[in-house]
Amino acid sequence: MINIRDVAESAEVSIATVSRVLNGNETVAPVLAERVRQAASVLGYRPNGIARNMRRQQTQVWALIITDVTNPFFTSVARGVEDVAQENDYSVVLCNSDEIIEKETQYLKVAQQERAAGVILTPRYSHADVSRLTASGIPLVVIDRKFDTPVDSVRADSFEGARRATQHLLDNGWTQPACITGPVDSDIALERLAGYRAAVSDAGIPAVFSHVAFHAEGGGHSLSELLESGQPVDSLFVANSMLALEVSEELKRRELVAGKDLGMVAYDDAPWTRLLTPSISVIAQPAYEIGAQAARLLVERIAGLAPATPRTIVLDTTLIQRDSSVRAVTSVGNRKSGRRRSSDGLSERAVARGDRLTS
Amino acid sequence: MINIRDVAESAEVSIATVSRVLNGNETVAPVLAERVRQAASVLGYRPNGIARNMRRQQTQVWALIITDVTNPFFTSVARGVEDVAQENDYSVVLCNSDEIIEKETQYLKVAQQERAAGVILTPRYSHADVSRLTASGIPLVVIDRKFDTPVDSVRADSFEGARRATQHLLDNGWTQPACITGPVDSDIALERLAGYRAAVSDAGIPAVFSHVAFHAEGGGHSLSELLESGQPVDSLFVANSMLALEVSEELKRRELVAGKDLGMVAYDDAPWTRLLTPSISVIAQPAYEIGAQAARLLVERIAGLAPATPRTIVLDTTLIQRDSSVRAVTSVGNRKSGRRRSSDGLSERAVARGDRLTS
DNA sequence: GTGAAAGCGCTAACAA
DNA sequence: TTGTTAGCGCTTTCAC
Repeated sequence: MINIRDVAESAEVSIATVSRVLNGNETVAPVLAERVRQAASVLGYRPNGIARNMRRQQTQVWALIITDVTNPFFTSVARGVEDVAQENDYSVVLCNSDEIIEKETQYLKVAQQERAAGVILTPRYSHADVSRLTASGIPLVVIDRKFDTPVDSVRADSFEGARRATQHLLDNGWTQPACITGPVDSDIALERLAGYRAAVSDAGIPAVFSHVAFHAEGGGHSLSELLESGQPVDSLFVANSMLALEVSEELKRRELVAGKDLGMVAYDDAPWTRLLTPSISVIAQPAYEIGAQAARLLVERIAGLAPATPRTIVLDTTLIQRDSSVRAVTSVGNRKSGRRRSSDGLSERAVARGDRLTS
Repeated sequence: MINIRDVAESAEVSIATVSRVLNGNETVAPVLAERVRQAASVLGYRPNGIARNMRRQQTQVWALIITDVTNPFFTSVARGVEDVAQENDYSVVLCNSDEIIEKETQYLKVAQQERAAGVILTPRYSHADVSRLTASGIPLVVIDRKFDTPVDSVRADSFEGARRATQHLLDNGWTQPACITGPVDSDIALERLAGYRAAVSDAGIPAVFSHVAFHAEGGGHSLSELLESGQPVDSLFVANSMLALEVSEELKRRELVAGKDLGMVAYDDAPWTRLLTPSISVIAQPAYEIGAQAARLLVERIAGLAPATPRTIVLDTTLIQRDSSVRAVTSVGNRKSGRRRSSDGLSERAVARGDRLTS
């Protein structure tokens, strides 16, 4: 590999001059600068990033640690982060922790060892240990979830989103919403459950809910249990889109029609939710914006322009009313009636589809 | 930051000994080794990865460059890569090129500058320039697509997959399949189009097709054009799942039912395809396996165990027959008949749902 | 088995 | 404006 010394020799200048030219330092005579560029080009010189990092004890790379690459929410977040990073000459590397604490720890370790310029983290637990990072002076921004350690963070209001989703079901005449949420040791799952509880409690309705492991076909089983438990559930609030996918599959298997046999609102506006028949009403988080805001906080923090006190940005969610939450028939348990097929009725409501009722 | 020298002083040994202990070199007296570990632990020493990289002129990080994080095909690939990487003590960083050649070039440059241990690339063009990488001796594995430069590569057979999808439509009594595929300068879009053409040509049927830009609502417009062109199209082969999403949206907007008003087979088994009513028949690629195999090739190549001649692995695709490709009525253009609603008929076919007709 | 010392390629402080 | 030089923290010969 060609190094800076080779270029210096070839251009008959010192390595310092080469370094200056290549780093856009203006204080070099144009003649020399041109000679350096020539030499570099002829030799096919490529600056050694590792050496630069070594010298600066810093990289131009951010680690974005998310819990699930297959979740559209996080891929949108990633795009937001990437766009802002790019504007600021940072590269983003995506790390997939799979909600597994060991993987998260491992990525945190790598980020620290490789001296990432900054880290954006979706923590599995609110008490995650980030002392390695802070001890190394690596700026951190937490996204999506609450966090015990005081650091910059950006998230949407899960409690409020869940509360509104549940209220929306009640407003549409569903009498007993149940909640399917993530595992009991997940703070965000609990927060959404709490929002649900607040809404049903206000209405004087008992809370019916079920915790489900991330992945693992959990959503389907959970729904089955709810339905077979004999509890008078007539509608569902599903706390994330991955669960909603499984729940929808189970509904289809059971030939239950959302909006008719069962009301439904899901968290996160996954691309497929509008495609189903009937389409799924959702609570949309400003995913891209969460990523972009987090990235902006990180840029400021790295530049040392941020206030000492950590900033917390809580964004609003949006209820997107589609068909799954709107009662298609007046009386419940009436699905075997001779009524015309439900999709005929869809077009009337199609006008309202996609309406965003911002909070 | 604590460095190796601090540890050496504290343990009253040389830095060489510290390095040996921390790298698992056995030739150190147990007493000293213990003293070193103690000191390191007490001081909270964290090895500086950059310095090690500098010394070794190499990292333990792979760059996985894909064209779209939001495409489930690629996230599955990523999981395959990650799992194998982890087994071999490599970290994977995901880079999102968005099918934009400049971004791809940029990530390639970063990978080279930061001396990635290896690169796995989904190239936008088959003639992408990877000379920087090869000049630096960084191993490269190309996935998903054909590539001009001879390097290790893993992909599924797009031509054959597309041919089979189209043939499947014909076998099910559809008389004029059309093809909606990616942009005309995308090799993989052309390959799938070629597979489609082969099938219709064999059947003596004219080819009707449309090229669509990645993203940008292309699928919907494209379908509209096809339908409004007056051509006698009765079925669709859609060349990837992102387009299929848009096409499905347009179908819904037009209240057209796949499998009844229009036959449809899509490329890639995206999670939502089975959820739609009717569910979408697809050509499934072994995405996880493509990632895993590519990772294995990379491991071997890095270890110097690979043969000089590049290896190319072409995996088979699988046709998953669901409802969108199977004619729900005998006569076409009959959708306004008094026939019972189509979803009632679904349960009969549900038994066959998910059957995998392996090639 | 252990330590001294030579760099890896670059940036930046300091000298000229 | 340009060059000289001292490291950044680590691994790895090479002596001992």
